[in-house]
Amino acid sequence: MNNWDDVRFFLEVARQGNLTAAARELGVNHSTVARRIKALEDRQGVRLFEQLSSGYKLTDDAYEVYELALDIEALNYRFSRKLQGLDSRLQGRVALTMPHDIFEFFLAEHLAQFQEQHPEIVLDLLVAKGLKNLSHREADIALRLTDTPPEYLVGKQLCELHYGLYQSSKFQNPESHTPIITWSDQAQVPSWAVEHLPAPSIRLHVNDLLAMYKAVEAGLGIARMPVYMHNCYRSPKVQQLPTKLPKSKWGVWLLSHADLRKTARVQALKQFLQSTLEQHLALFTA
Amino acid sequence: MNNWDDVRFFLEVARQGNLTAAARELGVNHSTVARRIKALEDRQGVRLFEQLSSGYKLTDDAYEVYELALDIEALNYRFSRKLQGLDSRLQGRVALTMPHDIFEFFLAEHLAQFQEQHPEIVLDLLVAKGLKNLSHREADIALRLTDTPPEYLVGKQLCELHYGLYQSSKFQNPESHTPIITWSDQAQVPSWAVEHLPAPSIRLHVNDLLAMYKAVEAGLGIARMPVYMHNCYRSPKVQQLPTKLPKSKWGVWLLSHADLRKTARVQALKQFLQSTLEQHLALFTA
DNA sequence: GGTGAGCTGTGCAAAAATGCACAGATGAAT
DNA sequence: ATTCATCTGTGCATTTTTGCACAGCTCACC
Repeated sequence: MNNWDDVRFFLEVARQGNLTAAARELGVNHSTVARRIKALEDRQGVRLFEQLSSGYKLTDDAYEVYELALDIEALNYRFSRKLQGLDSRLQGRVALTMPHDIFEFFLAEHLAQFQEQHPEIVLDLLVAKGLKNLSHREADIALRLTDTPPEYLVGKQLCELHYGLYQSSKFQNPESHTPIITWSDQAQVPSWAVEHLPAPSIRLHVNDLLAMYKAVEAGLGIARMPVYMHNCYRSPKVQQLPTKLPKSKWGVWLLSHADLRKTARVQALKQFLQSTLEQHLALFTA
Repeated sequence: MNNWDDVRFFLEVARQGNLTAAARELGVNHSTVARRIKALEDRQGVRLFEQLSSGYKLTDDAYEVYELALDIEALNYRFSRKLQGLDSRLQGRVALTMPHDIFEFFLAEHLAQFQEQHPEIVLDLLVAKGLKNLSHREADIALRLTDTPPEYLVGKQLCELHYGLYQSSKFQNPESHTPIITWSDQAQVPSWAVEHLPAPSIRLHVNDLLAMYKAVEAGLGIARMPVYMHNCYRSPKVQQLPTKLPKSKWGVWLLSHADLRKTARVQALKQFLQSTLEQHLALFTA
């Protein structure tokens, strides 16, 4: 095998299905990709792609080669992370991902302090809903609200998440139905509504906590939200119902990759996040 | 991760322990190796090697990175083989390994015929005692005398190996002890000698079948050898004793890698070897 | 202490890989 | 049918990588 980097090119073309997109992903010119693929095919005396009008398509035979290339990719990411794990300096780049409401209404102001403490660490923030792919190094540290952290990540629960029911201060006691707001993936009326509200009826689905809060504020209905949202935002137009909800299994989790546990800058940020949350525990559990 | 080929350089330096040897293995100039390692270290901001007077030594921390690199290497070899497996042309290079006596006294003359049939296939013969590392592609096909073929290789037993006891035609019936010749790893007098010879005593250890045969021919003692050796060589100075030895579990095995089963030139050679041995079965079992 | 073998670092020239710009090709939309 | 957008192939200039030759260094051996 002459050049292991060819696997990277092969993989990307196989994945993208055409040279141009692969070249974009690889950060090189498309002609480079074409030439490397051609060289690989020539050297091994094999045709790997069929050139359809739509682009490069894997030969049937080459499919299992592609699967192998995926494994190689995973190991190479691992390699890169392990190298990073050897870095003991408090400088460089750390990629961080978290739900945007946590950042915008709670962490943003505190992260400034971290920047002061470690001026040489460059943060790379990725606010996102889903869990970014930590094994592809889209993120080094993730702050997540979840009840089931993925196994391949090391992490710990920083605190529990308490929930409450919220409504607009101007909310009128309903006559027939109580309008409620739920998450997009909830088709049924959730149990918290059935148990605590008279004749609940879903009026609005949202896929974002801030959107839910704003909807409550605007009087669109009653919603179950983690208490931290209101504790951070404190809109006078929103009030919590006295209802006590049962404890949730969800919590705030701090996740990162095992390979990065030795990296100084990653450790520093993890510790900072942990202590910041501990100092403001009341926001999440009050 | 910028360049997966850097792993290859890192691995070789880690394995060899110095730049020059690594460069030799990689087939490049030593300064290239030095520069690539330096670039990798700089890019990742990590020190991977300590420069002792004796050469480049892995940092303690970097040791598990090295182990990971070994895994990556294995997968890359696999990748290369899989590519080769897609090659359906009866041309190119096939690396072949076998014990040298089999080649020199039996197969050499027949392989000429294969060359005529497939003039575009270049054979790359590696006569060797041990099993060459088929997963590193030192060989694509191995012909081996064994009783336990390694599991990760596909293969089949082409024929059984029958054994006989041989002595020099001029051999004198011993007075007190019968001198015998054994393999180097046999410290004890082997059972075949105890059971069939009066007062056997080891006089010579050898690690090679032809050497054993020549020793017998020269009258150095009695030896147990596969019958094919004498059947091929037919030295008038060597004769087989009438003693019948029990059947051996050993046989002639034809081994190759599963990934290469579709490769036309590998298949062609395997079939040729199989049919050649079948035609001359008597040499091995008579 | 001298000598030689083996290893590493560096400047410069040669070679190889890459980017760029443009041409041709294909298919979708008007 | 025409236009437009998208993708791939190619010649040439540029950049990057590599090899080579030489110098300096360490260690072992005499």
